[in-house]
Parts: sequence; structure tokens; C-alpha cells
Amino acid sequence: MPARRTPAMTDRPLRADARRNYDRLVAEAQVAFAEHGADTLLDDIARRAGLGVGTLYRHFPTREALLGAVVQEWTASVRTEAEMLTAQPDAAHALATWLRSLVRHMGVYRGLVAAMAASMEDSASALHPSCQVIADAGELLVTHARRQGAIREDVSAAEVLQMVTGLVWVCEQQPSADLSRLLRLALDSLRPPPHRG
Amino acid sequence: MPARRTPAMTDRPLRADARRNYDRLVAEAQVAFAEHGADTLLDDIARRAGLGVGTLYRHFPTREALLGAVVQEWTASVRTEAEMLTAQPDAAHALATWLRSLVRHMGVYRGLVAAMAASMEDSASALHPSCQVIADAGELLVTHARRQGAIREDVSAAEVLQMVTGLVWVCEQQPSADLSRLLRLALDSLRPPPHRG
DNA sequence: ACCTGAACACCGTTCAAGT
DNA sequence: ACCTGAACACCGTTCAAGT
Repeated sequence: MPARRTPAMTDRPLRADARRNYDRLVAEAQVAFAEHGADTLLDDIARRAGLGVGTLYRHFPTREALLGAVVQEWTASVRTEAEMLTAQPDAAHALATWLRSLVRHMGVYRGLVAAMAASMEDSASALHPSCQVIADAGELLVTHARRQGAIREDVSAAEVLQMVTGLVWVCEQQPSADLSRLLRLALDSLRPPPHRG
Repeated sequence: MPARRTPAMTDRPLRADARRNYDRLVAEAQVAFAEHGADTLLDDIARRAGLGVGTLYRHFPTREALLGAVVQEWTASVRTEAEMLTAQPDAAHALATWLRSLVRHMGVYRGLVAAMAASMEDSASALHPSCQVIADAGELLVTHARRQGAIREDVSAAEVLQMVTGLVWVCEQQPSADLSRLLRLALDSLRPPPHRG
């Protein structure tokens, strides 16, 4: 059987035309977000998909719901990547690699980090599940690093993600800010104190 | 002579009633921002000051202009604090102290960090001058620290402020995030490498 | 010279009518 | 069962009329 593309978040059955409209909306949203950021007019997305605004709202009652659908693919892939990196012998390197990958994904749409940061602890948000996937993945690698003593013991996975989220966001605000440099700094702060060996 | 309160940013002469209105607007903005964040309806601010919206726009053509006026006092004080801390023998401690103070000020109004982050490198913004004051103050203390070898050589003042700005912002987004813990982490990342001595 | 507030523009959201 | 798009609500900004 052929692989289904962009599966719906809720897998309740949809009428054929509704399913097609759903997919079109996600596809157009992806393009529009990439072009104009996560705050693009929802009206435009509907129009570009050749549909009425009402249809968009029916499928995605909030902007976060639409973002969630658009983001679903890469959050899953980033989660898988984390699982694979767990096998890496050098856990500090694994974490660094994963964070660099995460950061690249969170930067594709301007405004996406902001949306994800806001949804991270808001379980009512339709973006929350995607955030949870990221949080779990982070937990995986931080735990892995902690077991190896490759990271300070007093730092939680949540804190690591908070730092990184903050850095991605500032870099979005300030053109001259250099994300890879800031990320390197942040990673340095995670090192275990040298005194204990 | 009595000390003048809340001096206007531009010191061009104003008619007595205009000056009074200006001051009222700043005072009400301060209250409204503290209550509802930096995105409060400008309409409300005008109404609370007992003035028409047009008057607000006349004095403050953009929201940033109003924020700039509201923020002016503490940015100046934070700058003075930096100058005084330059006399501190322990430059790392001085920087840490200043950053903690800065962070406290940037957190008073929800949404203020976001506005300042956006204006930091946007010289067209009416908030830019206030940001520049902060940037200069930071430069002062980072240079001081660098002279003492109390900070890694490859970190700029701009980067320090970027990190800290990002942290304040995430903490505003996520209730469970602990700013003082994250700040401590960030400060650790600034330490010079132990190998050189 | 400055103030007022109605008018305008913009955009997110809903809902009655249609298929 | 789903779609459409006009209608509504909201809020930032302008500007003609007034003092």
C-alpha cells in the first residue's frame, strides 16, 4: 500500500471533499507560513487554497490548530532522531546534535517559536501535543546525558529547552544575533563542573 | 529649585496644557502597562487619562514612543548602576549583579522584553534610544570583566544581552520557568575556560 | 497650537443560507 | 455533512471640526 501523506491529526473519517480541503489548507498554510511567518492572515490561506474562510475555521478552529497540523511531520521526525541519538556513545554530543536540529526546525517559520513557547505549558492549546513531543524527546537525551555524567546534575530537560527556545526567539528578533554562537554558549553552560571529574 | 518629574524625551517647549496631558498619558500608561501588559489598548490609556485618542497619537505616534517615555527613568538608572558597578573589584560579580537588576526591570511589564528586543537593532523605533542606553551599559561591564579576565574573551556584550533577553522572554511565556535559575546557568556559560588560569 | 471623537481601515470569527 | 462569504466585532489610526 502507498504511504499516506500528511495524515490528519484526528483520524476520524472525513468525506472525500472535506479530506481534500483539509490537505489543501495544510499545504497552503505551509507555503504561506514560510513566506509571511506564522502570523499570516488566515483569510489569505483560505483564498490560496480556493476555499471560504469558514472551511478553514471548521477544520482548524484556532491558528494553533493549523500550526499543529503543519508542524506535525517534523516534530515526529525530531522525536525519532532523539530516539536514535540515544544509541550514541557520546551523550553530550548527541544532545548538542539534537538541539541544533531542533533549532533549525523551529526557525523555519518566523513566529513559530513564539507560538510553541506559548503552547508549551498551555494544555488547552492545539499546539500543545506537538510541544509535548519535543519535550519528551528532550527528556530522553538529557536523561541519557545525565546517566553518563555528561551534563550538570542540577539542570532539567525543561530548562534546556527553555534556554534554547529563548535563544531561537532573540535571534528571530535581532538580525545580527548569531544562533549557532549563542547555542554553543548555552551548551557550555550545561557542562558538569570540572572539579568532580 | 524643585526636581522636575518625568521630563519629556524631546525637550521642545510645550504649551502648559499639552505638557500636563503628556505627563498624564505617561502616568496612565505606566499603570495600564503594569496591569494589562505592554499591549494594552491605547484607547483605554487615553480614556483613563481623560483625553481623546488623537491627543495620545499626537504625543506618541507609535506604541514604542509611549513605551520609550515610560521606560526612560529606569533605563537611565540602570545605566548609572552600571557605571557605579564598574568600580567593583570583582567584575564577574558586578556583571551578575547588573544583569539581575536589568532582568527585574525588563520583567515589570509583560510584553516589554519583546518590544525592547525588537527595537534593539531597529534604529527607526522610538524605543531604540532606550535600548541603546542598556546596550552601552552592558558594554561597560563586559569590558570591565574582560579586562580582569573574568569572562571568556570570545563573548561580546551584545551576546550577553541577547542571551538574557531570550531568557526573560521565555520566562514570560512559561509560568513554570525559573528566571533566576536560568540566569545563573547563563552566567556560568560566560566563565573563562579553567585551563588558562 | 492643541484637543476631540467620529469615521475609516483592517482583520479575526461567526453564522444563516446553500449544496 | 460540509461549504460559502457576507456580516459582525474589535481595535489601531486618521482627520475634519472645534477651542
